[in-house]
Amino acid sequence: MENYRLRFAPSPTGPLHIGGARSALFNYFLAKKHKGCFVMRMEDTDLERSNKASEKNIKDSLKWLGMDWDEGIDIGGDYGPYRQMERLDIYKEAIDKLLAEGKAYYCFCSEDDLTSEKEAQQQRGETPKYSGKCRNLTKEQQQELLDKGTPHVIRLNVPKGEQIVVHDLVRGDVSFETDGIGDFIIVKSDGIPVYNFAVVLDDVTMKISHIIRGEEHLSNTPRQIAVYNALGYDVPKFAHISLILGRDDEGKMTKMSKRHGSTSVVAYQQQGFLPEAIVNFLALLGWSPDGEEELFTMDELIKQFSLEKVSKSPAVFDIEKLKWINGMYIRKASAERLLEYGLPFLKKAGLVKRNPKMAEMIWAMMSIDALKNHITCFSELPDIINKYRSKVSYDDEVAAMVKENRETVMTVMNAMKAKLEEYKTLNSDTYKQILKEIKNETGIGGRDLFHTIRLAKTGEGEGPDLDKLAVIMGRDLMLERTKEFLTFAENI
RNA sequence: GGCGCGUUGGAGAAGUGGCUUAACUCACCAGCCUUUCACGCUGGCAUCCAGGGGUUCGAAUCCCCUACGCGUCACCA
Repeated sequence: MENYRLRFAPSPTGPLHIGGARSALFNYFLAKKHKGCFVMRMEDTDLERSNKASEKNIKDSLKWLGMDWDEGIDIGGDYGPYRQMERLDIYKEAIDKLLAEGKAYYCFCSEDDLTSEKEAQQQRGETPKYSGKCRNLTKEQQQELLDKGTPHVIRLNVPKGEQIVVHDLVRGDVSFETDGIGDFIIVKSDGIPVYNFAVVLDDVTMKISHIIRGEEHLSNTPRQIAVYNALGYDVPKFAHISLILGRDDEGKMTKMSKRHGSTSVVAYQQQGFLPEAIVNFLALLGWSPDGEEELFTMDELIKQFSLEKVSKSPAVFDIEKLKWINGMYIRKASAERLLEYGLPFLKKAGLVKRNPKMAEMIWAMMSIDALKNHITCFSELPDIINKYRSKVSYDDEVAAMVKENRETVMTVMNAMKAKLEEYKTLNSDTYKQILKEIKNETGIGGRDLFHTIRLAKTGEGEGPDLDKLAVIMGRDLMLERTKEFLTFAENI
């Protein structure tokens, strides 16, 4: 029985990206499905761009989405430490070994030389790669340059004229020529190993069994395999999942980036998306379930997920679908949760005070509940409420209704006005009572009654239940709207 | 430019040689349900799988070419 150990290894150079979250999710699914281990590690060898704030953001987002790691930063584990900068001695040992065996060598070429070399190669239409100039330096020459303190890097001596085949779980066998790779750098001039080298050591020492990551890493994989080979380690199983594409301003599909608006998990969090909706949506990006159901809890996803059902073609980030999924989860959410997620938006919009009184809280709770069937994310709440509480401008549809059905409309609305003047306070039940009374007294019911009232009060044919609308608007506003409508109708 | 990957409807996407008269989901349309709206339910929505050639009794599925899209070629990860 194979021991499943998977990992998510972001670099802390920015907030958790949607694509990163999906990679993490797929790794998490597979680990949990096989009762394995989900490791969380940080690749922070880029000193310039790495920062603690990003690390925190990534951790917070992972937790918010419900991906708790079994092993890794903060909580430790048997194969730590879990930040690359804390693992330098592990890399050093491996590098010394490679150097001693002649599988790696010092390179003293200056950056300028390298750049001009690269440009020349590109002009000739060749794949730019290192010429191997320093490969044949003698021990003495090397030592001399080292003693003089010449800046240098360390390169891997990649076998020439060979083929490296990546056995990819989603794309099948993909082969690369080592000649297209060249002797790449494994240690930078500041003495810190480069990603392609460190990642291998980490995955080996942490006993990672499967590596699920974005397709952009596919062309890196042969380099990493060259490192595994040089070190004499077994290669883990790879699975490269397709990129997430977005539509840019011109409608073209490109890799999701800043050009497509929000790309970080927090951005969606702030817009009022539910974590389970994002998890569900992300799972559907490049993976498809068996049946016709598309709404899944985390547990169901873990049970259903399999790499066989992961698609090779790029996945498109469809915000409309995300909204639909989110709307479905909002409808299912409990009143407490709705309030928890919705209230901040109402406060921000000034619809509810910072420290609301009980009555305000109740109003907020009922309003959110009334609108839960009509929103796709919580940020829509204030606009809708404001719309119902501001003056209505009646359009042609309303005018047409009045013309066609003048008598009924006037009867209903006059009765409504009378009732509202009679009832000084209003709640859901009293409003239902009013509707019933109007129906009994006028003999008008059904669509003639409900649709007329809705159109008169909101100018729209669609919206929440009328008794709930009454709570959102309140009695005074409803009376005002009713009078305004009557004036409007009389002038038609 | 080299290397690598992809291309199924308005959109996402299933399908890996015959069960496909191309699932399912979103959107859209029609009907039912609901005293209204929404939810839910039922039905409609690709004569066709980027284009061309080939293999085969049979291809969206295999092979070749072309086009287009994307990724990658860093002392970034």
